[in-house]
Amino acid sequence: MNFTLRQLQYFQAVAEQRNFGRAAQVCNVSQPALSVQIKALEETLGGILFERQARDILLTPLGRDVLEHARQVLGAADRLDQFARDHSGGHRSLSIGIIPTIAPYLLPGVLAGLRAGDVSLRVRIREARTERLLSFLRGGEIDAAVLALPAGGSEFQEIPLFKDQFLLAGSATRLKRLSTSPDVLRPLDLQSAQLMLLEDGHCLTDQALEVCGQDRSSGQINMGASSLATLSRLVAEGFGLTLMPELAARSETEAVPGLRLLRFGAPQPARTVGLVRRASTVGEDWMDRLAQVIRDVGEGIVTATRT
Amino acid sequence: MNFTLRQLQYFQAVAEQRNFGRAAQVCNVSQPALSVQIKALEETLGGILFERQARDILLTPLGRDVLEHARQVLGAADRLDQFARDHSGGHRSLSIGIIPTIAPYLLPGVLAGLRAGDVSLRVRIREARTERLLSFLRGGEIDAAVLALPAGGSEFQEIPLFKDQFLLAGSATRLKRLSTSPDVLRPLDLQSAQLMLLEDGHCLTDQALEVCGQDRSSGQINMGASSLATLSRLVAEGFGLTLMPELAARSETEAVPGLRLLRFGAPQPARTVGLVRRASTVGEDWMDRLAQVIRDVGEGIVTATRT
DNA sequence: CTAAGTGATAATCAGTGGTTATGAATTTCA
DNA sequence: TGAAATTCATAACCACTGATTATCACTTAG
Repeated sequence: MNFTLRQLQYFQAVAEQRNFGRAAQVCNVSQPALSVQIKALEETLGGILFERQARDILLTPLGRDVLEHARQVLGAADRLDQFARDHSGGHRSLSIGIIPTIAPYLLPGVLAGLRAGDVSLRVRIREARTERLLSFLRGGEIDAAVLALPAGGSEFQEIPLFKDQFLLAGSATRLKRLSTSPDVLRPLDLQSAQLMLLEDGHCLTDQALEVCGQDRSSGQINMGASSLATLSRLVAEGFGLTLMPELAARSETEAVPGLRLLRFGAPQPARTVGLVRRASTVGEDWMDRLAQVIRDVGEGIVTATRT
Repeated sequence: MNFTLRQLQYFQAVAEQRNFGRAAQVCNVSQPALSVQIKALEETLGGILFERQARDILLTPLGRDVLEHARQVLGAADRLDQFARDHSGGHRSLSIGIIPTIAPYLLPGVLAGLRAGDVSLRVRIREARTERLLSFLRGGEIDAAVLALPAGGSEFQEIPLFKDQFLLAGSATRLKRLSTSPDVLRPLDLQSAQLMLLEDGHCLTDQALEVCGQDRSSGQINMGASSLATLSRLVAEGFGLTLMPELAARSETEAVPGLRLLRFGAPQPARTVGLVRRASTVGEDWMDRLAQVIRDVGEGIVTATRT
């Protein structure tokens, strides 16, 4: 590949102007410079491209075919040029990972917020559990991840966004049978309770076990549900209890008749939702804008559950 | 447009290798040269394209988008490169003009000859009368024209290909009524004969008038037919006589029952079929090859009518 | 802690692509 | 017919670009 974009531009200009002098003007160079480049291109491509007459320049058959190809190259280069010009203001196509216990509840608001306030960020979403997301982030397949902190790993940097408290979820009957009143319900009161949890690998499962002081080998634990939506329906039917993050509370209670929620007494168990990025990611100003949108939307949702 | 194809090649290599050193090796340049060009490209396009880690290089969101565009440009440039390589052996896409009294009879043989002996010439045909063809040739829309000489015009160069003698065509009855025997039939014997001719603008019309010593204002002339095929059918039905070139003889007598042909006595009236090109067209070796194919086919056809 | 890996920077120089001036050929016009 | 105009090609010269080697700064691995 021994031709240059400049040579192709000159070639196209001569083909259009049918005159070396005028083509040189259009290209803002001197006629001899253009003449030399056209000749070099003819040597590179192995044939005469123009039939030179005293007052006219005609394309040879070879020249005609080359012009067609040159147009493809220059067209594509123009589109790259135009893209760079359009995107000098920070327009980006992002790839963001998000865990399943956050995605369904947070994304509608976040995408709407991005669309309403600023169209320069286009987001492609990748939904997976934490370990997988961190692997994608490490390998560059995603640019940042929304998950429950801590992520672990010195190569990452965490941006805490908002607190997402856990509520106890179950059927009205099941919740009535608890001995403690709502004001003083404590997670450790559930040590012998029957818990329905997400399958292993979801952080929410580990968090629930820790908060309730239970162990994965306990006979009271059922870990097999694949989503919070499934969990909601099971506990609403009386199949045990589960921990429900505030983020999901309104959405699930509206979708599942019979699902009831109780707040724990202070200090309330919670997870911190954060944005995780590679420590080596610098100079990407979209990161702060995205973090702010997610924080606003997330805090809006959890605040609404507290009123 | 201030980036170069080289820069895009380097960029693509780094994106694929994820390492400046290995990318430089792939591109056969030193690592610092490549590093400087990537940095220049980042400045030209207005953003960071790669996230540099100690042991890995990741594309930024902007880098990902640019890579997509760069691939389009490089792909198109590769195709031009490949085209040049494929066509260094003289492959050409020609644009050839040919008059209507030659095209139907000569073209099948010529195209078959081109296909059989050499696939490097691709021919696009433009059929029109002589004046129009010369105008196309002058303006560069066609590369050469096949017509009856002389073409006229000092800007053109003529290559005579073969002689195409005229035969007298008519119905058996009409031809029997001529007083002279076949051996001594002369064109001027037709001065008072009723002639059917092509509409004005076809060289064959002027040639017939001249050969027969007639004038376009003569009451014996009917000029309205639009093709030799039409003429054949009219004279076969007894509507006058016409001059039929050898090139068309076999084809028309096979297609039109009742059509009879007579040869003139020596010196036989004829037209010279030639290839006309611009005098400024030089260094196009396909011209001789094409001329040879046409000559072989044309002479083959007229020779067959003489046996 | 040392050695290895890796991209960035600096100094230098060959090569590229531009300019002005001029030559050669053709065409136009008086 | 000759002079002037037009037009592409060539030559001499020079600024700029893109390459090299050497080195630096930083991180990571052993």
